Amino acid sequence: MLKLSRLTDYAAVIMAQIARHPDYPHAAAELAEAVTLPYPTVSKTLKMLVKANLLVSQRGAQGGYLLARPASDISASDIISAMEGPVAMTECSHADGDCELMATCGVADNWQRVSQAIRTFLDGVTLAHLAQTTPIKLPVHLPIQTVTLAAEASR
Amino acid sequence: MLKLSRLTDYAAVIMAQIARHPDYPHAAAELAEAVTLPYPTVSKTLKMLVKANLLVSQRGAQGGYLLARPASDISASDIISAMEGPVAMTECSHADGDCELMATCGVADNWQRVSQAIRTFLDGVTLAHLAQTTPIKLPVHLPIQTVTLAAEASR
DNA sequence: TTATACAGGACTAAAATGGTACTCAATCGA
DNA sequence: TCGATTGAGTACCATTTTAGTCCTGTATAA
Repeated sequence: MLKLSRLTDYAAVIMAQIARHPDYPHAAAELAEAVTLPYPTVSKTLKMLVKANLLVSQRGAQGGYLLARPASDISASDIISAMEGPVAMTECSHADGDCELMATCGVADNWQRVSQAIRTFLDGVTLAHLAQTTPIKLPVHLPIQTVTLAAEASR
Repeated sequence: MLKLSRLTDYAAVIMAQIARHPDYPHAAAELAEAVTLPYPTVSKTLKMLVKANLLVSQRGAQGGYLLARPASDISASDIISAMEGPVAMTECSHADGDCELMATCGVADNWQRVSQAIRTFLDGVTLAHLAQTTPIKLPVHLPIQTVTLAAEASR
């Protein structure tokens, strides 16, 4: 299903929430209430996002979390990577892939191109896009994304 | 990581193997040897692919598995769906999504567009593409795929 | 009729995931 | 300077998912 983990989902929702009010720090408790998720889970998610340098935190009273950079500079890939590690479809599509089937596999190379195309696409989707509230379902204009596998092959 | 399950990987390898020799039935044992995977696992995978109507089987001596249709008519989506269910990134991106956060979520709609774009892309990648052996890493010409999220919004 | 080969399902083991709790450290403000 | 607030870090457990195996039944060809 190419499914995102639940925590990744949470992360996106939380990041979007912060992105809509970017000018003051958001405490974990406040965010938990805003997105109606249990506090410990939200807290854990936030910590992971800080470790991935997508958020910065401020301790102490009136502290909380802020975006580390503008929402338009944070991609869907960034968020997914923060929660699940690098975006990769197959074992062998990342660096240290020591897949024993390489010899008999025969699809590794092509899967990697597919994976790369999706990664490129997700790089182009930003938090700013995701955070857009669409109370009426207007066409959300995300940038037109052209992925050509042939081009990838020339790297 | 948007990772495919291991069985999906196997499925792709096996399907590609059959696609390269489409004119006679392949027994599970034969395929297991060809891809150097344990027989029971290969067998299980094959059964799932039959149930998804991507392969047809022939029982009895000289029996085995054949593609249910030409490799160019079998997409990456088909294979992934066969092994993992529908291609969907989030809980709410498929029909019966009864996500309780819909109200406070605010990203559901946009995630669904992203998910749809990837699905469309994967629909365009066929088994024929995947099965191409590239002993030397020539540019594999997969079709140029243009996914525009704005277009998806107009459904 | 017999050997071959798939069908279907049950079952177990292992791993990933999700969720929680607890202790420590930093910061603000009275 | 002290105490309340709020995040950091880590360890832990429960649950679910996934992978892998095995056994019994059934169709088919020679």
